[in-house]
Amino acid sequence: MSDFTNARGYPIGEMSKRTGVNIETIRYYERINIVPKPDRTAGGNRQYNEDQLKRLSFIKTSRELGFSIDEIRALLEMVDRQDFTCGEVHGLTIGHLASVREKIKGLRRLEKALVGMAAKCSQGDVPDCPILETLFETR
Amino acid sequence: MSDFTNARGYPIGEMSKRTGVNIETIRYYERINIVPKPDRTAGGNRQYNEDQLKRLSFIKTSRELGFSIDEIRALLEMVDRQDFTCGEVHGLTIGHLASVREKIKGLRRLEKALVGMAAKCSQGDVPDCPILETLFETR
DNA sequence: GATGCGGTCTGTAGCCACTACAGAAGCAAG
DNA sequence: CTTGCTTCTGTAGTGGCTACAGACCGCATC
Repeated sequence: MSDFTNARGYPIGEMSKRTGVNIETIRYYERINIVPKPDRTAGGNRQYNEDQLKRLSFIKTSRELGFSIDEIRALLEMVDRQDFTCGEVHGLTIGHLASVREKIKGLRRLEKALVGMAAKCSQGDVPDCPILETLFETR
Repeated sequence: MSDFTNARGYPIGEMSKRTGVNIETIRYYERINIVPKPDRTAGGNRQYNEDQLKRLSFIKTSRELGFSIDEIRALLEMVDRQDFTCGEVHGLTIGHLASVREKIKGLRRLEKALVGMAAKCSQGDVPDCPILETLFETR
């Protein structure tokens, strides 16, 4: 078992462990250019550094917050070009927040409809089901 | 402009209008076998009847309620084979309801995190952003 | 230096539930 | 018969991964 405390770089598996991002996903991120191509060993294996670890963690956190890849790309481009205002970032965040709230609203409506439907049901053993009837209703 | 009140069947466009399901999607549903193959005109165009309209509406409603295609397939198979109990259908519905509630929970957590992040931000014009700092934090 | 074993490589295909074409053919009205 | 909309098939693309196959790397051990 080796540690990488004074190594030149982490291999991809170590990156994966540290960030919680799947190996295949890391390579995917490289392919779609939101993570820069890392150095390689003589034999061709990827070697990562702290900066790349930070960037990948950023992406992971952002994805968990539901930002799309394109939104993340926009954020990262602002960071990379150093030309962003906090207002811009705030705007992107608020926009995303709005879409999250929309999703919640939609799911709540859905929840209500499902609860209403299920409530009608006696759960009996007879093949005569108010849920199916509801679903079969013509609008 | 024609009406189909006493016609042999609706063409696909009419089905689409009546159910709100995209034409391409109707053909897709046929391909994956959740909608039966309709009759054809001499020239090869699809012709639908009332039963098929009902079935498609069922699918549409169920999709809007967030059921997956596989869940819908299960529901329809029960209906087709006439061998279901209301309890089974109820179970499927409750299971789906649980997953909807899980999604809502997740989105709420997400909403909270975004609100917290956005609140830290002064929205100033300076390129110094607490949101990005939060995203860049290592865990 | 041979061996073994796990990690990593590339490239491609699959997932879900559609959606978007291209290019040909059907169909109804005038 | 022409015009113009609708429909046809087949294929490829979307987002965001995930899952292979089959070969190669790298490190420890003998």
